[in-house]
Amino acid sequence: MTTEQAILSAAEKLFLERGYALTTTTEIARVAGCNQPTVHYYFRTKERLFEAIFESKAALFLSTFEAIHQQSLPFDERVRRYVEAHFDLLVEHPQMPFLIVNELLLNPARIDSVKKKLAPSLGRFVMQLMMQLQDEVDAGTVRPLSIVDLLFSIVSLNAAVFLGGPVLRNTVLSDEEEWKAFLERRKAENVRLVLSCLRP
Amino acid sequence: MTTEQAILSAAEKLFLERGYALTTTTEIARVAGCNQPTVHYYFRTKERLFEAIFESKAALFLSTFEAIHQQSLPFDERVRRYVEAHFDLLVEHPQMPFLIVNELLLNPARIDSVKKKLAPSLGRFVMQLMMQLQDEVDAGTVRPLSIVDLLFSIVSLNAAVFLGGPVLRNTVLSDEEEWKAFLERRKAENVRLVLSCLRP
DNA sequence: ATTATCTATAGATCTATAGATAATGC
DNA sequence: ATTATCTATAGATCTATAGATAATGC
Repeated sequence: MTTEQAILSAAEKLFLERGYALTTTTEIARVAGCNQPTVHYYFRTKERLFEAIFESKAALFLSTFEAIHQQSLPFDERVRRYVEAHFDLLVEHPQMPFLIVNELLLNPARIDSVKKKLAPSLGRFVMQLMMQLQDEVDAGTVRPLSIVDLLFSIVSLNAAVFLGGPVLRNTVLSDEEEWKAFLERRKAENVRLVLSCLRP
Repeated sequence: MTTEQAILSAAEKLFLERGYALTTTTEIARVAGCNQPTVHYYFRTKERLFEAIFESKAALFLSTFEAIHQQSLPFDERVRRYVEAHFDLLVEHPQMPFLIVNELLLNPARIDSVKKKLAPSLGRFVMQLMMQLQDEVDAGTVRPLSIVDLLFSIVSLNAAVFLGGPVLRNTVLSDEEEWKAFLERRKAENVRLVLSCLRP
């Protein structure tokens, strides 16, 4: 592993654990096994290092949704796949909701550049889903519901599992087994909730 | 307003906006209109000042739930009132979910003392609800569901509105009007979702 | 020669305290 | 006398850069 890669993975770990502001380049260097100026040699500023990591994460999420977008699927099935894919992504990257909430609330400007890059792809996904939703509403198979409300329900139900997860693991869920069981249950539950809220 | 009160309210505003670590006693002093050592004169450490604020917020939430706890209500109605009361509290204190998530993830030990103080009251509420839930499940009027899952759904659906709120206000919701309408809709929607997930 | 890594450090924070001075209550 | 507020500052950070030295590629 090159020093640059070591810095990237150290930074990813720490930014996800503690957010941008509380992560220091000194600590990144320590975890990466180099000294602090070396971090700046490769990425010049802490800000640029953060953006490099945030963008690569965003791209990963996007590519998963892209695969669903390109399939021809009935509305319910498409929604179910998005919910499950989003949930599965969060299982693999459980600290992302924390990082996103944190940065959006503390310094929205920092991720503006990423938002601009995501906009075209996300726009296409949303547009496709919105048109399919409209068809269902017109046919009377889905109750009138805005695309914003639908997407908000999906994202917030899934994200909440991972924002609240650490709390539960420290209190009511005693071990890793129970946590896994809880995840399984919540995934099914979230799909159920989202689909059931579509019924007229 | 005394200097002590000015410091408390400045600290409350800033801690809620930026969390513990990113709030400085220098800034608290500036907002309170005193100088920085005066903050330490009244509260000795930043940590104690934070605890004073966090505990008063917790007590406020608790007293609202206490009122519901003491009423004699059918299960569905009790659930509905808890959901609505929790939502209304968050409308008044929209930054609390952010603060709680932040502190629980970044420094769970800091709010341990508060957790210990809340435990007895919260325990009684949960116990009451759990027994009532069990009766309903036994009677076949509610599908088998653990109290943990039920409470998690309530808290996460409501909290998500205020964690995601700032994002929406910066993107799809163009003005204060739309935000108010969104809040109204989500409140009804969350009650609907929670109650509908109880049905067998 | 170029690229990578090191030491040293400037300049800007931050919390907390010491100790002087001002305001208040008896 | 006691309480409140001020100035000054110790000691511990942090990011970023300058500039020396080591490692690498031609």
